[in-house]
Amino acid sequence: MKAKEQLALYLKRYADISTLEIDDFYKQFEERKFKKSEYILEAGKTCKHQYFVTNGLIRVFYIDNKGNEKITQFAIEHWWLTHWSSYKEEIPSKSYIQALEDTTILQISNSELEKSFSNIPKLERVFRKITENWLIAIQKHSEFYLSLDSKNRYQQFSSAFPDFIQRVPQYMIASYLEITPEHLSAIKSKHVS
Amino acid sequence: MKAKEQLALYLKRYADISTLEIDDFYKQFEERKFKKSEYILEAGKTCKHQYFVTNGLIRVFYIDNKGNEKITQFAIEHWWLTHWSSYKEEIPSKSYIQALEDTTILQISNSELEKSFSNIPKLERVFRKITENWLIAIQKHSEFYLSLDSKNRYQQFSSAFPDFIQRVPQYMIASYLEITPEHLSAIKSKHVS
DNA sequence: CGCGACGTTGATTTGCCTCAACGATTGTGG
DNA sequence: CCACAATCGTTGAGGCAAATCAACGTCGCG
Repeated sequence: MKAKEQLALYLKRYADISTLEIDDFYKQFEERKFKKSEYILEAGKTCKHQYFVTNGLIRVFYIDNKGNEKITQFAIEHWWLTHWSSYKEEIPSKSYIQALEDTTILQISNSELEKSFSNIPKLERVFRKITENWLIAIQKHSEFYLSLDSKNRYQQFSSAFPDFIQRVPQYMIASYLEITPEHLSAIKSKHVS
Repeated sequence: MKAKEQLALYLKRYADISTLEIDDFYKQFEERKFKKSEYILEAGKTCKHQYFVTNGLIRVFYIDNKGNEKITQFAIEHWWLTHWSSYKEEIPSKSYIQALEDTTILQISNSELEKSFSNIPKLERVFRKITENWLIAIQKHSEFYLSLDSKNRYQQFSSAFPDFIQRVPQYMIASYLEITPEHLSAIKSKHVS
């Protein structure tokens, strides 16, 4: 499937948008391709875009004060992604965004996006709803973290996102779940259930 | 200050809205007053509104599987509040929303709010931005939790929100910071710094 | 005044981390 | 195509931060 069709399909979940409007909007995006391990954004730089993943797998992580990588997000095909505080407040990001597989994204800058909102008012509503859903997802995710111990975090995560278990190395899953790789290994060996 | 003026002041931070538009929008809200300890929302019920706090102090919490209250949010005057997943997906909330002081709120339902978006298109943008800022706040908050140990969480929280330290009992602060009340007490006694 | 809500203190326990060593697998250059 | 290094996962010993449990002091309110 072509990138434009993927984007169209995604946006049409939120509102009835004509092919003409999609064409118009799509022109504001830039397609970029990254090889496995390449950085889409490096810490210290400002995140100037929102990204729509058309192909591949991405992680977002920062380096904590002990020097360990902490993964805060993954994203795959048809996921929307940005580093919100860096993007909106135009401040340097403390996080890295990195392709974990060969990856293709569509990116759009804040100013282009705001322009599109003015040109195609319908989009204002679409992105309000996207943002609302994003918020729901993050709030659920926080509750998930707070309420479970490490073993249950792993069990819930692996049944909710079997794709990631397949495609992401175990130590990165561990980092995302706030567990050391050693301890995750121990969790899996006990009670294979 | 009257409730309408407070709301107007809040909304005008996001866009230039006329007094006429504010009047129109304000009619869609309902004012409700709660005594200390009363529930604005109980677990098991669906959260049908977004709330704007004009006076008082509120907490959001749920009961975990060990029977302990876990506080996930506080809100005071001029904060916007809802339980997103319950509100948008119209499913029962697992959380309680409770007034910790005598509290006054303005509430608006999802359908009234969506109607207002159609009547006053400018509001669509205002609420997109409010939602974006909400998202930024939550993402920052998650990073805050992940990167600090209990002592630093307390120190950062108490310097960032001295109001809450004054107005909220210590065991609730502890709950919000994911610390037991006993341990928070120990943190404070050592190294008064 | 008496009771319940709140905070404190100390002893014990525990979930998870740290550190170190060691297989298994992958991939890369000679 | 093999040899070797790097990457990744596993295992175990020891340690630590924070939870649990229990007891007690204090304050404010009905």
